[in-house]
Amino acid sequence: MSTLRDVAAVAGVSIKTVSNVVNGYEHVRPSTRTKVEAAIAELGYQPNLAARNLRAGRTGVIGLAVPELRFSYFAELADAVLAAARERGYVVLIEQTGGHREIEIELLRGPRVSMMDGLLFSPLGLSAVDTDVLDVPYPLVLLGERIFNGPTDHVTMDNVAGAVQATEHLLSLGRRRVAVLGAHKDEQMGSATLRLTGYRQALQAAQVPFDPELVVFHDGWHRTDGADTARELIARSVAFDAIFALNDELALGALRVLHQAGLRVPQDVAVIGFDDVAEAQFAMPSLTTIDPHRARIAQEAVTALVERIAAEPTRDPAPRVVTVPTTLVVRESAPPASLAAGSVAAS
Amino acid sequence: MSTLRDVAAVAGVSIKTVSNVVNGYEHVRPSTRTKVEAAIAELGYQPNLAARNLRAGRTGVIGLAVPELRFSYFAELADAVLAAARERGYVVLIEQTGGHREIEIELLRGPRVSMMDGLLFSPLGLSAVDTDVLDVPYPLVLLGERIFNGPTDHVTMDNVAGAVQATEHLLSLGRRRVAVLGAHKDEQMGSATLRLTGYRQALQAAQVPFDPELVVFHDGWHRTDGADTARELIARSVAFDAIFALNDELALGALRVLHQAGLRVPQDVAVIGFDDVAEAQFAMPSLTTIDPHRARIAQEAVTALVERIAAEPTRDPAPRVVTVPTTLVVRESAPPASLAAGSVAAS
DNA sequence: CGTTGCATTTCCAACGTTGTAGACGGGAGT
DNA sequence: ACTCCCGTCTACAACGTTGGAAATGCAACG
Repeated sequence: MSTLRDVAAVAGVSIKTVSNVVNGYEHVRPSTRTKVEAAIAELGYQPNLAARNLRAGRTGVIGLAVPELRFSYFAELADAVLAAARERGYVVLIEQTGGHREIEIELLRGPRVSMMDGLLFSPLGLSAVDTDVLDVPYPLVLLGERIFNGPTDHVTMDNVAGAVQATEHLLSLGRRRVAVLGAHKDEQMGSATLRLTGYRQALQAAQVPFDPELVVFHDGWHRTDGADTARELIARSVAFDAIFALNDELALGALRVLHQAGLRVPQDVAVIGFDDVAEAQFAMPSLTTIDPHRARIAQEAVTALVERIAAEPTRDPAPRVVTVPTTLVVRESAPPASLAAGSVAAS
Repeated sequence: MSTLRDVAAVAGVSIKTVSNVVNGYEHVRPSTRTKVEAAIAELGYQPNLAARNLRAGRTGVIGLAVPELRFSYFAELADAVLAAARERGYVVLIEQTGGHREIEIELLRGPRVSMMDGLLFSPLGLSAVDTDVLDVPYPLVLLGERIFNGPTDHVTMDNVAGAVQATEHLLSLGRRRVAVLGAHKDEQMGSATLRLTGYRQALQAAQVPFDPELVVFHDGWHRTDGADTARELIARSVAFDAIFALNDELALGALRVLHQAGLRVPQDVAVIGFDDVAEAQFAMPSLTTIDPHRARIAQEAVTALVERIAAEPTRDPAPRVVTVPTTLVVRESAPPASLAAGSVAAS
């Protein structure tokens, strides 16, 4: 790897002049510029970013910490973050925490962050007792549920409103026995609790009684958990004509079990999920769900982080809290009210 | 952010002594070490990695370039690479190329790589004419199909053997009219062509005639393409009793169309995919497929890259080409021979 | 008591870059 | 002719770190 020094020697000018050419400084005589550019081409010179970073005190790298990339939700989020960051000239260093509290803390505290200008962090293992861990000396933007009330920037989806939309849609189909899969016990402010809150709000608004028997608690939120919770629901032999799965993976797992149990979707049971992962669209039947607009979340988060990075000297601008609205996406598993009526009548 | 200088001032020692403590140098008097550690704790000192990197000439960062993270295959690969890299003390900078040739070239050539000790690169837009682009002055390991015969390290799955396994399995179920979805025209050495080769080899070995009418060519490899190709196959009104989709997404898309067309899987049509993405297991029916062992591919690739980074001074050890074997994963869409017979008889 | 050897610590330079200040030279203004 | 200005270029220092050489202090040795 050649350096500015090498280029300078070949071009017969000073190191600084080469640097000036590389950085587009305007007061360089055209003939000199040409000479330097020739030397750069000849040597295939590439600026050394480590040196530049050291000099400039910034790295052009932002970190993204997520639990696990292999879960569609985070993969799609990472995709969107990468794209948004690229637009602003940043590259992204991705870390997986596995959702483990110790790893999350180690990451927030560790020296790796000194390689980044800021961090987008999607916490999972941390809980309310850890709010002091989030008081870090570098720009930090949290993604996901607002578990913490500290002075940290935060971008999240509107879980409650989304759950209201989902529940209202099921009610609009005439369903009155709406089961919930994947509620969490003893959770403070996670998405599960927020979504359950939205569910109850919608029931109340429609004056449909809340039946605890219809709520299946379960910690995991993956497809197997969807299958497990659906089986449990069926085993309870309580009447239900709709399922609100608190995320799409649960819904997809449930679809499978319903099918095996001989229950038709949506005729016997309407199913709605939450997240609008790519597979939802291709499930059989395709899954009605809530789109949290991941791309916008990523955009907002990167924007907030970049502004925070730029504003750093001033310290303490008020924490920015962004809530991105959700949208109902109607597909086959809980079709539009008009169609559903038709289907039910036809069956 | 405090520096070694600050810590040294507080502890009343020289900068280098602090450095020695930080780096675990053994000849430091215990009392001194304690003093320094106290100062470090007091100031919350974190080494500046940019400076360390400049000094050391290495960054502890490896790059991973993939087409798009939101495709499960790459998300799962990235997950595995991150894990393998972490074990070896590396962090991973992920770049998305979108599969575009210009972006891939820009990445290989650009200054961003000077931030990395090496690059894992999964090319998609590049073709055989670009082999000179791969002659880069830093450690590079290619992932995916071995399109290039250059002197570049390469880790790939055994596409041909996998396709043979898939086809043999379908033949073992007694199917003789095995359609192929997603073949590529005019491709040199991509996975599509290799897998089609395996298919033909297996047919030949079993003395089943090859019928071009059963091969559906199509460039895209996503679910919609699976649906499109399945529709085309049905429209051809050529007899078929099994489908070998050249990847899982195609297979999943096809499942949907088969279902809509009233064809039962596996009774009327046995379906097999390739890749064993997470969803395969949860499809309805669950998808028989070929597991390429992504985790092992990631392991091998990171290992090769790390060794290449370490070996750099010597230059030119022979290119390492690793082919990870594939495994047949039997599920419902093309069940074990014994069961299939049962199902068919029962139907 | 001078020497040697070793543990411990310090000093200096360098990694490659860029900001700042200043040197140099020629044309315009007085 | 002298100054001043401006365009162009260069010298130097610094970002924070670590390798290597050199300095220091101490104890054991002959």
